[in-house]
Parts: sequence; structure tokens; C-alpha cells
Amino acid sequence: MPKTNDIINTLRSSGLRPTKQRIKIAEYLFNRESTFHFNVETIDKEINSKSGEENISLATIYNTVNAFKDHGHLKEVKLNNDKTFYDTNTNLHHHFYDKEENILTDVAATDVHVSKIPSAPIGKKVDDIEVTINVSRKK
Amino acid sequence: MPKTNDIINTLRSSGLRPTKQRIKIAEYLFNRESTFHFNVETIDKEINSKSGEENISLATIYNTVNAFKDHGHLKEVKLNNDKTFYDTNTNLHHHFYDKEENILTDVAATDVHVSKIPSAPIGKKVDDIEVTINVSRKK
DNA sequence: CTATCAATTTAGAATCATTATAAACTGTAA
DNA sequence: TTACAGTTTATAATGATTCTAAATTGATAG
Repeated sequence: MPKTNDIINTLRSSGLRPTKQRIKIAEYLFNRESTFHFNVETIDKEINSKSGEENISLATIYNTVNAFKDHGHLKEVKLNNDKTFYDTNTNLHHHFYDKEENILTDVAATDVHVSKIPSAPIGKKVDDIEVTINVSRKK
Repeated sequence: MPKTNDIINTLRSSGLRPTKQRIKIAEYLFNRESTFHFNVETIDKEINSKSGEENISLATIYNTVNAFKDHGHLKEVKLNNDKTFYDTNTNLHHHFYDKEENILTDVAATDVHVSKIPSAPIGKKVDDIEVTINVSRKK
């Protein structure tokens, strides 16, 4: 669980000025044990519902999430949804995806083995392999 | 390459009235050798650019694509893009994905083997596994 | 410590893909 | 041939996201 100073240093060293807003959002996103999937609305609700504290404007939340993504602190995730989701786990990993409930769960890279893939198209090289295990409620 | 009559029968048997517009779009989408990835704009441009022919309204293209998807004739595909893409290949298969160029290429299910996966979360069962092979330009 | 300036925040407008609406039209079955 | 539910359509509405331009703030030099 990174401390505020670590967060400030991380922001600085990736070229992002550690503003009040960015620090608050970074603490909310990265001060947790396990991986976390969220969208802009999540942050808006969580951070801006607390009365007594100053709110962060939606535009800033968008700016911040985009900046974090562009600097490799977040990964964008595609779901069957109108809103864009993000993942605080930027390492290579895989997913369980339940489309009935629109729930995404991380799977460690070591828990999946892909033993055969075709060669890449001409002029292309393989960067990585992502596996999505689609699941549904057991009946 | 299905003939118009086959298309009409397919539409009918999946409960879709074979209207002029649906037949035209279905012929455009399904009368081809290989898999095809497209979005609504693709259809709009291709079909509505031909002067002399009656245009199909955008609303109808949306309605039709949604109907085809809902009846299992199309599969929705998520790309790093603001527009929704569709795939005429509704069988289980995998993909090469080049995010630099936003190009998706099909990979046959038989060309990929996944030899190890974790067990599904409690109360869930595995439906299928989709593998995305991320590629980029070889340097 | 203070001035300066570029980076950032912000409210609100703008954008744009998609969906909703409701009136006109059409395929189908009797 | 008629009747009616299913479709099409132009247009308005929606909603997530981006843009804009003015106000604010963090960093830096002096």
C-alpha cells in the first residue's frame, strides 16, 4: 500500500504534476490489495459523494484517468458496456468474463498455458497473448 | 455464396421478415468467401454510395445489424475504437489484433490450444475460451 | 519569498455513436 | 383484398466523452 509520498514520486517520475486531484484519485485507485476494475463513474461516485470534501470535476476525472492510462498506470478494458472500464493491474494477465453480469475477474498469467498458436501474419510479431475465459452462472 | 432465396429462408427461419433492406444488407455481409469485420459506417458507405439505388436509412442499418446480432448471425467485437465492430464469423475462433493499425484477423479455433486454465469461480461454469494474440509491426 | 509561466482544473458547450419516437409503409396470412 | 403487426424512416433524444477558454496552481528562477 503505497504512501502518499510514493504516489507523489511516481506521478513526478512519469512526468505528471502531483496535483491535489491526481493524488486523491491515485490513492483511491492504487491503495488496495487486489486488482480493481472501474470506470469514470466509479471514481465520480466514490470520491464526490463524500460531503465535506472538495469535489473533483468530471472533466478532471477524465483527464486524470487518460493521463494515468497514457503513462502506463492503467489498462483499458473492453466490456459489453457503453462505458469504458479500466484495470489497475497493468501486468500481463488474463480474465474470467461473465457477460450476463458484466463481471470481469483477473486470472494470473501463470494459471493459463497456451501451448499452440499460429505464426504471426507476415511483417508482424507477437507481443503477447490475452485469454478470456467466458463464464456464466452454473445451472 | 448463398443465393437470395437462401438468404430469404434464413431470415424467415430466424423470425426476421425478409424485407428489401434486410436482404440487401444480408447479401452484402454474407455473400463472401472469408470472414469480414465491419461497423455500421461500413455498410452505410458501401450500400448508400451507389447512386441510382435507393438508400437505406442509418436507423435501419442499426436496427438490422442489431437484429442480425440478436439472432446469432453476427458477433460483436470490441476494439480500441469508438465504433462497435461486428464479425460475420459467429463460430468460436480467435484473433490476431494489431492495435497500432486497429486490424483484427481471424484465427481458426484449431490453430490454438489452451492447455491449462484455472477452474471457474464458484457457481460459474466455463462456456468458451477466446484468445487474442496481440501483434505489432516487426521492426 | 515572490513573480512568472506552463501545466492543470473546471464548468459548460460540443461531439458523435447509438437509441428512441412516432408516423408512414409493407409483408403476410386469412 | 384487407387488416394488422412488423419495419422503415426522419428526426429528436441520449449519454459518454472530448473540447474550450478562463481561472487556478505547481514548479522554478531570481
